[in-house]
Amino acid sequence: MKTREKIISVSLKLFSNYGFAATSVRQIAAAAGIRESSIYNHFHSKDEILIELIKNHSQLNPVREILNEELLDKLSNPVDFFVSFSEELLKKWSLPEEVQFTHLILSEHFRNIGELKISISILFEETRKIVKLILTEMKKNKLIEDEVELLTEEYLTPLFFIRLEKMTLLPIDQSIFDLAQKHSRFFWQNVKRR
Amino acid sequence: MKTREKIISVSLKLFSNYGFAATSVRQIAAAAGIRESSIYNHFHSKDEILIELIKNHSQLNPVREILNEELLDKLSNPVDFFVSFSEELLKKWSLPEEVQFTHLILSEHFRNIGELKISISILFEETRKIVKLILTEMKKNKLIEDEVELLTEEYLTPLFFIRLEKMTLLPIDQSIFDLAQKHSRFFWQNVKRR
DNA sequence: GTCTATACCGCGATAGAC
DNA sequence: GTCTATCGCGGTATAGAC
Repeated sequence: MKTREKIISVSLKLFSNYGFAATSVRQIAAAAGIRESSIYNHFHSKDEILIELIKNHSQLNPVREILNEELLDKLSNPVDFFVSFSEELLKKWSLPEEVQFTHLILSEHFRNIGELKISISILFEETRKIVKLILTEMKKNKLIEDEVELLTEEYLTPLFFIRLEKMTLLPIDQSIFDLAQKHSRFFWQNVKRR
Repeated sequence: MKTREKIISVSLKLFSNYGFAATSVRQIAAAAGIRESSIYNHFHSKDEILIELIKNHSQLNPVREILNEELLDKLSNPVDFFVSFSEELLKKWSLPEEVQFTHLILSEHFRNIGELKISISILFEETRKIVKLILTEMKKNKLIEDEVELLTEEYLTPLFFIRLEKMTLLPIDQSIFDLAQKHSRFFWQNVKRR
């Protein structure tokens, strides 16, 4: 791993554990196996490490990747689709780097670092767009009849809340996946055209 | 206001703005209108200010106070009740000190300060208990039939998420109350015994 | 691009007079 | 219970050799 990537990687871990302000450049350097001053060959400041870290993360591993063919095939059976989609979301969110990233964004939410405004919405924007797309399609096909905006929130917010409240503490338990499944079934039961 | 209360009050504001670690005892002293060293006549350390602040807040202004008679009278018409209850919750959460407290808990969530473990759940435990009580009663009276645990989460998590995502930035907009009302109607529409 | 050495500052906390 | 004065540490960041 290149030094720059190494710095970003250990910084994510440290920021997530201790918070951005409470993490020192010295700690980062030690964890990256270099001297403090060498950090400044890669970043102009501690702030810049955070900014680059967040920019990087938002581009790598996009949520849409979990929408593979296998999952899209299930769209003909919506309850199956929502159950599986929820599970894939939770699986993605349970990856260590995702847990760390969630932790970091929460702890710095609505703080302004240079030009960057950190907000919880960073964690969920893309997922919202995807679900809105899917529900819009379902509405066109008369599978559902309520407002797409409302349904998107009704489906996603319980999952989002699981991410924020229950998935920021490892290890992640099977019961969390059970919760998500129950919610998904309840959701479809209520919104399908009767 | 006594000095001790003043310190707690300005600390909440500062911690919520800059984060606990990034707020200095000097800033607190300046905002409280005293010298740094005088802080230590009231608290043994900066950590202790945070601990006392959180302990205090959890005891003052309990959620159950919003369950006044007027609201309880509406229980005979559940959709009215849930709409009003949601509105009262949001009103409470929109008070400046509540917004600041939310901000603080989020930014320090799952950090351990001395013996105190900070968690998002602090923000929601009491509300969950109250709603569970109400739904249990409704189930006894055959107004609903689904599992109380599931319904509690289905009703509350969208509201909780509004608090975390939308109410940590002032000013708070009428559209947020509209969202909550839509959700409350949708919820009751789906859970009432058919 | 890494190192050693160091500048300079603000931090939390304490001592002791009033 | 407030103040002035001060301590010692650890913080970010830079200079300049290799």
